[in-house]
Amino acid sequence: MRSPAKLGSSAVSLLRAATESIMKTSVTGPVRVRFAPSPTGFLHVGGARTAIYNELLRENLGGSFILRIEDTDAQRSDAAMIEQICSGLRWIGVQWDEGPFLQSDGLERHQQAAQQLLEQGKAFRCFRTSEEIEAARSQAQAKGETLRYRDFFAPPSADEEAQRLAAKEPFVVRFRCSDDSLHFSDLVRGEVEFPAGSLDDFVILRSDGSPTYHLSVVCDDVEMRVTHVIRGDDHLSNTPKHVDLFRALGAPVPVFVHLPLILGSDKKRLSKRTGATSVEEFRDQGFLPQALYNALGLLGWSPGGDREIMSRKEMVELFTVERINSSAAIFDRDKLSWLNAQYMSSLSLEEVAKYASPFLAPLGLDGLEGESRQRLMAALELHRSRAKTLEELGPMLVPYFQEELVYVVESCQKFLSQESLPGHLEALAARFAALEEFSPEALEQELRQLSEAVEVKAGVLIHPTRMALTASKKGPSLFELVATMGREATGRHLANFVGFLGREGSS
RNA sequence: GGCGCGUUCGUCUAGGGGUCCAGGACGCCGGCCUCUCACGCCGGUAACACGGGUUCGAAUCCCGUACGCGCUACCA
Repeated sequence: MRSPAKLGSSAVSLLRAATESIMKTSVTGPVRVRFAPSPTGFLHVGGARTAIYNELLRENLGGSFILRIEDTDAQRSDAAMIEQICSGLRWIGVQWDEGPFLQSDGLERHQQAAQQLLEQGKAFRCFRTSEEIEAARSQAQAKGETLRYRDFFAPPSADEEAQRLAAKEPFVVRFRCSDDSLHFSDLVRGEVEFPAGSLDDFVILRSDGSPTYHLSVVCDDVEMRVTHVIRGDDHLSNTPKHVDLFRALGAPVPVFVHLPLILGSDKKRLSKRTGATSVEEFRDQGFLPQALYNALGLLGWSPGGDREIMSRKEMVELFTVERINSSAAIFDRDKLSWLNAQYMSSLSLEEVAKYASPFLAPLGLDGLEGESRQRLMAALELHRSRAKTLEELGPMLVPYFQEELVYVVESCQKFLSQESLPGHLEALAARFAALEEFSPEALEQELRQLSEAVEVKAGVLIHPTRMALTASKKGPSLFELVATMGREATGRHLANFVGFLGREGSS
């Protein structure tokens, strides 16, 4: 057992026996969890995964999932950015119960908390400038020492404080941190302990009176009665500060779940340099939300079996925080592509069509009705297993509706060198046109009969016909293709292609 | 520098002292299917970071080292 902490080995095996058949967790609900992104203008995939684990825990144990926007830095936030995060979450399928709340709305409450700490002597006013502290710090560092504020600067005396206050000197409020060792339980890391003296008196109120992040998160987590703090690994080192604050505020300390970071292919923190970083980008590149959810959910968490394709519902059933990995993971786009292809093939046709629609619109394939609509759906069915993304799917459907295709001479060399081919294709077109039933079976029979009559292999007719209809060497089974294309377009494309062969062949 | 966290195939992972000369998936390579492509199916490639312990036995437990990442702000 990775956590909680170290148990005796007999206790471990007992626990294992109990959890073997059914995935159990030591965590009991109902829980109150929260996802607290900063409004950066997009939903980062790392954030999306954090949100997913938040929701999995809530779904699994019951309780509430609170969405809170960490907009302490006023510059960074506006309504559009907040909406962006919400729509990103909605798209990927994460549902929250409360919010979105804005952290900035708690400003007064945060300031009150600082005031309370001040009155209780758990915080003090610091009149030193950051330059002054910085200078002392670099001086100490030059001597190879680490400077802690609290070892170098004494808080001002009551007299001095009153004097400076009267003189309206600017000050920050610093939290008087504990000098004991601080430990907390983290469901991913186990018991984490920070030795005595590893904290310093940190700022909780800036000189302009605004609360810093540390104060705000703790106040809000207290206010919202958060039981489990699920967040990125990068906050692990900040956690002792938070624990100290929770205690000072007289509030229960929540359980922590620190998620390992998602890395780019360069093993660095996922950034723009290595490709897409936001869920919106993946959406725009033609990935299905189900696939992204699946990929993200299984990045850093595994139910233990061989499962690779799992729906949100299945994850909810099997999810336990204890099985979240503790090491950082590189996001693998190839695997996402594979997953996406799996979902494109297995989802209902209607659903794929729904998600494909934004990619079809620019190609003029939207708003089709009646027979055209039916043709589009049939074509979609024929091509869905051939595309890895919705973006790739669009161009494959165009030939079914385009008036005239553009053939590339280089790809048609083989056909151009066959003198008798145009005649054969005309014969084939005539046979197709005369067909009563435009079905794959009938079409195939017709083509094979012709190939026998003119004494060529079926492939000699099949390949140029595919080229004629799609301007491509690749594609679905020819007879399915022709049947879906329909009598009219088939005849038109075939005639055009014969014309093309005539023009290019003679020149 | 200090403190914290991490390290199993290229990538995601299974693994919890013997059943592991390490299993699955993606990728890659080869084959089958076949009118092409894709899907699917079959096969192959490839890893316990290093060094010490503990133990009859270590991927698994302990200690170091290396490397990576995070924090060390009046950013979040």
